[in-house]
Amino acid sequence: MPPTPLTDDALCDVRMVHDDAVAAARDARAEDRDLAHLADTFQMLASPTRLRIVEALAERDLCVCDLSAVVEVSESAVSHHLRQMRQMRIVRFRKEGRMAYYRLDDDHVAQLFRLGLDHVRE
Amino acid sequence: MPPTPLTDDALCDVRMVHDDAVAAARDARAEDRDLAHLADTFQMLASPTRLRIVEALAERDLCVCDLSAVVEVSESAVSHHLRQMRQMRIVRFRKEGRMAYYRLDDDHVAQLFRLGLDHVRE
DNA sequence: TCAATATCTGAGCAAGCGTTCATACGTTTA
DNA sequence: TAAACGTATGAACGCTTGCTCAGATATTGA
Repeated sequence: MPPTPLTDDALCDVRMVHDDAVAAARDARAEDRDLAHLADTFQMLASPTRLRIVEALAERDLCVCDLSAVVEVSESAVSHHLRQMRQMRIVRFRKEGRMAYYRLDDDHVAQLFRLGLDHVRE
Repeated sequence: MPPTPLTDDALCDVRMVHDDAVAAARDARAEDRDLAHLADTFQMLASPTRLRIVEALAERDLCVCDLSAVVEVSESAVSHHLRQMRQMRIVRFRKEGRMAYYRLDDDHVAQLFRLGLDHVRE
């Protein structure tokens, strides 16, 4: 069945019963671009490797080779992840000579990590 | 370059400098299975469609056909999503006759959604 | 019992993801 | 200036994901 249009007369009998519920849910919607951005943000947290990176950076700033050692993934893979995480504002970095020191972008990220961990640990 | 083993003598000079940082980060690690579970949980939130479902269920319980109307996706697709979200404890449901009413599994889920939205809105 | 209804499920496909490999870039040191 | 070093990047590979389609299951009412 194709997606049902959001017009009242296209709704089935049962949907008629819940018509006010559907209308209310529709009105409170976040912007499409915010939701897409949010999905991309959660996507950055949807990988054990990247979560290890977040976990490590929640404690202290680390350079790429330190992160590679901590999460036990190649420096290339870490660098690819860090670029994505930079683009999604999960992390930011400062250059010092040939080193790049990474940190979490803001406190929301650590909060999401801890809150998520609380959830899975029940 | 392959992943560097976590032995001190395999660390480069720079890593030697940050040796304590690497050791501290390693000690505070979450369990592998918790982190894998957490990654899967965030994966469930890494889709605009599923976020729309979460957003709608944060307001009130809804049946599958209502959800299909709210998020504007086929009932089949919604049902597939809901099964995954059930397995990852994002949502739960009750059966009433041939209807299935879904709700968020616990308050953590709504908190993650709101916190994430705060983050992307800056 | 039969048709309609609400939901669920398996197969399949296009698109996206995570990693490796090879290589390039910019900085420091010899 | 040349080599070594830390990091960044593009291509390519196998694997996963999100959707559709077709059909199954289970409940309701005529």
